[in-house]
Amino acid sequence: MPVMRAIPRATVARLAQYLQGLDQLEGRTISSQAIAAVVGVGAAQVRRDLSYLGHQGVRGVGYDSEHLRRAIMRELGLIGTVGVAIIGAGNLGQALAGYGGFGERGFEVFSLYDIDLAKVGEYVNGLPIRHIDDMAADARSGRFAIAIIATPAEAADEVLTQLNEAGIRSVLNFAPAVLRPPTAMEVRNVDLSTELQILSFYRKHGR
Amino acid sequence: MPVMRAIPRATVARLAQYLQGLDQLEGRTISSQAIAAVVGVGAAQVRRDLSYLGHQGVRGVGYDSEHLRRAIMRELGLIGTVGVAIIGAGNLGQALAGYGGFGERGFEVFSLYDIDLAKVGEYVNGLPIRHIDDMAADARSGRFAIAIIATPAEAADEVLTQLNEAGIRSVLNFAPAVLRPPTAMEVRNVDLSTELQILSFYRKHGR
DNA sequence: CTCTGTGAAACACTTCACAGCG
DNA sequence: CGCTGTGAAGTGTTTCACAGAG
Repeated sequence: MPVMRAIPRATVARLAQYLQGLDQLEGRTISSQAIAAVVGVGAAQVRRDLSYLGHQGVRGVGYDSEHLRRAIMRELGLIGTVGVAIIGAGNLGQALAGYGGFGERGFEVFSLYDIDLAKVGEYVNGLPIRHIDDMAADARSGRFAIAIIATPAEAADEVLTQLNEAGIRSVLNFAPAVLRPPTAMEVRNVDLSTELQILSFYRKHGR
Repeated sequence: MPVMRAIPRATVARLAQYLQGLDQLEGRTISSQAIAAVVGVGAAQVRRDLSYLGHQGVRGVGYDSEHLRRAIMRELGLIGTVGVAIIGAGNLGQALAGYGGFGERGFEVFSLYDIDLAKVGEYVNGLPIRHIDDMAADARSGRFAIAIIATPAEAADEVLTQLNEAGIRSVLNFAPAVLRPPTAMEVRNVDLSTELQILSFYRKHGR
């Protein structure tokens, strides 16, 4: 029995996919084969990944889908509801606020924040736009644990600093800026231009 | 002279970052050190990545920033303007259409496409919304080379098939669906729930 | 006999450390 | 002397292939 604790980063990313893939699968028990087919990875990969959660399967049979779903959710820290804030109520922030998939997946958007007083007080998709100066207090009182930065690039750095000081450690950044987060923070970047440039490369060179 | 041709996938992703990072750096010559500092990776990593482009630097001095920028852009296939289409003119599609960073980075959104006749004919940020049935013809006549899927999850699969048949090989998918693209296609997924779930894991476990 | 769980091998990527060029 | 380019070592991830449980 090895000591292997830390789950590889690559595995964490796939666990979230498996969770999504389980929704598309029928039946009480599921094989690594079936999961692999639906998310497009190898079956051995699936088994290896799931083995980090402990022995979840039954040899000769497969995995119990409900049991497995719960095991993955537990590992991803998806117990109860996780509060999310959207910083920046521009085009993108408002579009993200309109995204319906949060609730189903255990996330709840608490509020949007903006610096523009003309927007503050309005509602988007039932969610209030609050002033950016209220953000830190809301974070500290536990209203949200994850922040999504949807501001212009120039503001992203300042927002990141404020979030850090307010104790938020998990950030999804949509602003096209290269951030240098403090080591305590986990920042994931979604940069449209970067993605398109990567696609451009593979268009030119093939796989 | 080694045969090493294929650029690692991880390197391709960073080249796009370096390009972005160069904008934040002053001066005619730049060291691997400086680039590393601004994008947050190791200097050795930067030098290794750039070495895939051939000998671009000068020993004892560094890299010529303009020369380097061009070398990276060439490698990423960013010569001239690359046409982009946005499929789905809902919240997200319209928000993406409003994103200003395309032009600066050599991309040009040609049009949005939607199935809703009420939207067809309108303009978003100066861009026309065309009917989804026009998409294939526009693709085939070379109006765009990359597509962004911003439809509901249910429609994503069908859209992907149509794009493939129209000869589009590069797709950025924002729909929360697990797609199984044909091998000829390169699909990059941006899934909000998946990202939040990954952040949730690291919030619970630390790095 | 089927399908999991996992050593071991293969592969991919990163980091070290230094030779060598300007 | 300073900084690049790169063998070689180290680390992380994937795949193979099979023992073993049900």
